[in-house]
Amino acid sequence: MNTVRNCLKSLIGEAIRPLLKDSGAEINIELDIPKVAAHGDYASNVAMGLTRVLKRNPREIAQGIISNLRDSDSLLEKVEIAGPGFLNFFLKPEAWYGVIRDIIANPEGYGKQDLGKGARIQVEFVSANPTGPLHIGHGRGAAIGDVLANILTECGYDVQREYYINDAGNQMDTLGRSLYFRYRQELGEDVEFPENHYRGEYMRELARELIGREGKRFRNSEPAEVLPFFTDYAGRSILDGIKDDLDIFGVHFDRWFSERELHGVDSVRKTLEHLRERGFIYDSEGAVWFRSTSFGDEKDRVVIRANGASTYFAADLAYHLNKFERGFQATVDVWGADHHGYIERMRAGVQALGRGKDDLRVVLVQLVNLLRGGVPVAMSTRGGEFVTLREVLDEVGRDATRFIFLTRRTDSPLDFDLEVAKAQSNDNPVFYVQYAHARLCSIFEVARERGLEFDLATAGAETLALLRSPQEFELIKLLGEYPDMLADCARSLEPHYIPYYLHQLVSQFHSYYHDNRILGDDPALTRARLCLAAAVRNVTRNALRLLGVSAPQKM
RNA sequence: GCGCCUGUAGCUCAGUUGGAUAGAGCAACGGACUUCUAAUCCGUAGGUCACAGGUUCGAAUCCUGUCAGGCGUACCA
Repeated sequence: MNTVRNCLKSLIGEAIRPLLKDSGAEINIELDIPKVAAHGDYASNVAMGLTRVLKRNPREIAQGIISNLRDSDSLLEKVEIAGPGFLNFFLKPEAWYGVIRDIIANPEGYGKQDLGKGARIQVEFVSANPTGPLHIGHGRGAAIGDVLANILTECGYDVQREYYINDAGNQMDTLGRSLYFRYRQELGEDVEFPENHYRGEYMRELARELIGREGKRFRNSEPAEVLPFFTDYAGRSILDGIKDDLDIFGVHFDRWFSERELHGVDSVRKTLEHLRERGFIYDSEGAVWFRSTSFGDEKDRVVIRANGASTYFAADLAYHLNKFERGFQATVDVWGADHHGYIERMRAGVQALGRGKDDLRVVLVQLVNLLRGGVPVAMSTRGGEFVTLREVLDEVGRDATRFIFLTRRTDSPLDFDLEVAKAQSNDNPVFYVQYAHARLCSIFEVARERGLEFDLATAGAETLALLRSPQEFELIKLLGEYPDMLADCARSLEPHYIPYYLHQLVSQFHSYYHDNRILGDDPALTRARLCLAAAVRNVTRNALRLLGVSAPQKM
């Protein structure tokens, strides 16, 4: 995207090329926005980075870069060399007005860019086993996966969202038995509930629901005959509940991929055969092994156990092969941090299947500590004592919940205090941002009432040139950074820059609003400021949309 | 034992591949509504970036070690 930053970058790049000559070094140009205005609009340390390559002192190199600058678009006011060799760029005011024009010309499209060049990628997330309702940790993964998909789409990738349902294997049998025993208990029988089964209250509810629907007809059946039904029934009901919860949370998948689908077409066996042909499979101690050590894993992994059953990992190999066969160039897997031990073997698997190392990118989401008033809330799925995502949503609300999840780095553990999330509500960051949006809407509402509305696209250079206070430039520059910020999110697969950016943008706007009248006595100035206000509103709205957080017109 | 993540203001957290004087929000204290939304704004205070070494022009950031917390180390899922 043609941001001011990118224009300046290529300008500098052109200036450096002659200096490099035969060295052939590829230089990454970094541009900082300095904290102090005296250091210019942008600052770069390239000259210092080049000292080792060029074996000259940094200030000399900086001077060389300056004299090579061909500022054909006339962006630059002046360039200074400072300190040990920083280049400080001071831009002409006119250089910035294009930002406002871009936003006004294409409000929803501002921020969209072609970083991904249309590459088909998949974001797989949540993928919680259908053995119980989603809890808050799943919620964090859901928010992150969903927003990453939004960001990647915005940055030019062709993204598909997928939920992998682990609906095969013995945990499902355990689930079916759990329901079966609850069913008999709910019918008044005195049967003992087995160890290590799903004893949550939701299983009792499910049993009562089943009785309401099917009556007592399974009571005297042979367990072996009816268990498949119970398993299926429980799995489906719970999955339906998960879908409902995600729907309320604003998370929607393009595809729900069932593990059974893999087994149905014998994919696991075929995948293992494929790997065996490539020499990555061997037999030992009665089991079948995958040679993951060939790719740096610490030990080889069993794919088929001595008892003949395939492991979860074997299914995952087949699943990832399936993803690539469907044409995805890469997959982003969002996992809970408790699965981190799994990354190496999965990476090994992907490479053994003939794919590049980076065709699988794993985003590890650290666990959530749920607190209530500073006191940890115990969480255990099998024990059944936990707060569900649904309950959190009912109590805290979707916007605040999402915003809190998204305001932390993914690999940083998160304390989620229900009381804080609620009680804070008035100075909760999410409301701070939403309030700014509502306030902006209100300005335009009043402008309409006073007949001050006009077609923003008609605002010419002489109008925008009225925006020249330091506060106004600060805002415009920040608006100009929006696409670069999004690109950073996409590259690092970290959504949290967006909430921080939003807070900063909106904070500057609130301050500006306080000090200046948008709708003032001077019609020309009013028009100019309405352009700025519109730009701020659009960017705020776009960013909130990516976060899946609402942008209210009124508060 | 080994591996991964984390340790930054009283609390919750940012700090994008090493950059100039370490940031924000809560909480605390003091101010600002006759105006387009005060769910806002302005100011004050708050730091041994866990600790100790090292690398260099320059380290919260990179390397080594120590300490503390979390997670993982299955022919479980």
